Amino acid sequence: MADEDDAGGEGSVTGLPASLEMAWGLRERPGKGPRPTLTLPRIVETAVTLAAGEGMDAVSMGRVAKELGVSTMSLYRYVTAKEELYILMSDAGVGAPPALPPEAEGWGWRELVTQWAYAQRAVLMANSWILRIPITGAPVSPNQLAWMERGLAALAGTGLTEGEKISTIILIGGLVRNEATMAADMMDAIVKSGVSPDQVMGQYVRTLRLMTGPDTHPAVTRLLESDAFTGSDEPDFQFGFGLGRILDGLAALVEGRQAVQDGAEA
Amino acid sequence: MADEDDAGGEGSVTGLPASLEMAWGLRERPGKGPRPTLTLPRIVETAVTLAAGEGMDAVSMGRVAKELGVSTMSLYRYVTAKEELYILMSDAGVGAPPALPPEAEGWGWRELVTQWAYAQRAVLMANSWILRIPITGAPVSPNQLAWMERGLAALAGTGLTEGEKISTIILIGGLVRNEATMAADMMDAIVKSGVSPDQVMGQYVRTLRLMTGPDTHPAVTRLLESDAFTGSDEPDFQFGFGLGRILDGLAALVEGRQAVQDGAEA
DNA sequence: CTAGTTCTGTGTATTACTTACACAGAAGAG
DNA sequence: CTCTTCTGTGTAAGTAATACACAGAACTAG
Repeated sequence: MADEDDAGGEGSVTGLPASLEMAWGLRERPGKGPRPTLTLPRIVETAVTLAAGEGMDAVSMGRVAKELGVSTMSLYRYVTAKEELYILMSDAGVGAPPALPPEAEGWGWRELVTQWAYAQRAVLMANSWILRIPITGAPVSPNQLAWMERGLAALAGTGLTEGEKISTIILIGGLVRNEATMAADMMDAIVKSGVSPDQVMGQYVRTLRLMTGPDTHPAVTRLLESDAFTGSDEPDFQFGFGLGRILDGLAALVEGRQAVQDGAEA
Repeated sequence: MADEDDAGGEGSVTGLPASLEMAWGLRERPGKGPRPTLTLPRIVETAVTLAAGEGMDAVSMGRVAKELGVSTMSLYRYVTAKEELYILMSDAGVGAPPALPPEAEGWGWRELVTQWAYAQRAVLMANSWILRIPITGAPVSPNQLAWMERGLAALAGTGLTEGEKISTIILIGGLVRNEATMAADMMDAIVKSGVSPDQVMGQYVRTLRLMTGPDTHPAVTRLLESDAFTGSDEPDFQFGFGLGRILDGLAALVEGRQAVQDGAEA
């Protein structure tokens, strides 16, 4: 009586949309009808190029189709909805995680996780259009899962439970995305207004000063009086600080358990 | 030569849109023209009710206007763009931070920050439509700033620099939002598919199993073989774990400096 | 009191976007 | 050779944001 949550269409075993099964390399092209003019990768690549060049706002089904020289509706032979295209674009945009450097052989979990976080951040900041695609659900695409694999692998030596590991990955992944999004928002504001980063921050501080005061907002006032908003390396500081705290907290947990275990063994 | 980033319209000193200056209580109603039929609070309240009842997708300018019994365009007399309405809705949705309980008098920073984070989370989960409004820029509305004030105040006793404090607030605020969003996404999936939370998780695990394996995804495989995805208190665990790690990391920093200072004084 | 100013609500129209649907024709299967 | 299946496409429906100009309301200066 359950109404058949058949999101995967006909030949689906995974429950995923056909386009995603395609991305995973499952599902052959049926030899029947006319040769397709397009391929899913070509559509995605076109959409990605458009997003990189003109921003996510430029990515509409009609525009992508025009770029490919086909009609809008033809895209719906490859993708059942625009959101599906978004997922494929995200996956292509993040790409596969880069190979670890040779010296990573001797790294501990902290170095591995740090590298993972910075690598992810670099990708998102180099392709900031990805950040304009809202996250809809749990990761199911190949590259997203490859990054997840890498993150979990980095935590292998920690002795954390699996639940703690995935929580950590989500925690740090969220940090990376949040901070990259803030940086991208700021970049947008700079481009849109045509002024320097310092001027954007200055305007914000000036605005806040007008609305806050020592009586109503003592802590904010202290913040505004400090030099916290001067210096354009602020996004980097914020990210490094956040990651540092998380890793410190993780280290405390890991080392604490290590000590307990060592004590029990002795 | 700077092209007058005059986002605030005529009488603006703050640089904010008129509707936001209204929300701050600046700017009087000009006594000239006909009496307005609407008020900004009434518009926002209507939009919020709509969002709470039917979700953010139901909130369009046309629909809000219909709900109020006016024409679509009349709303543009109060708000210059839909995004402005969104900001006001968010502000109304989060509301003012609740009063601290009396026993908070004796609390340390950790309790204060914990309370702050959980309170914010509760508000977001009770009004999850807020999570569907993308964040566009730095907070400028009254309640958003009140929450920020509270967060910064909670860190007053830590000895952190102002830059570290705001980084911490952003870090934890991001965690709260991320985790609440994931919980809301899951809730949506449950409602949409009509099955139980466990079944949704089960379907996800089953899907991943089909696409991963010990050779390509050893760490993910270990995760899937564990019981990390069973048990529906998982969102709560994840949030608590993340917050715990961050606070532990913060404590290490704070106490480390305390120790250094004590040493210097001795 | 009157004229002028300013502001309100509204109708109309433009532009853009997603997607349902049905049809013509291509390519392989039997 | 016929049938099935699949492709690209045109058309059209439905929704949405918002620019623009107009009619009329309420206040203000004289």
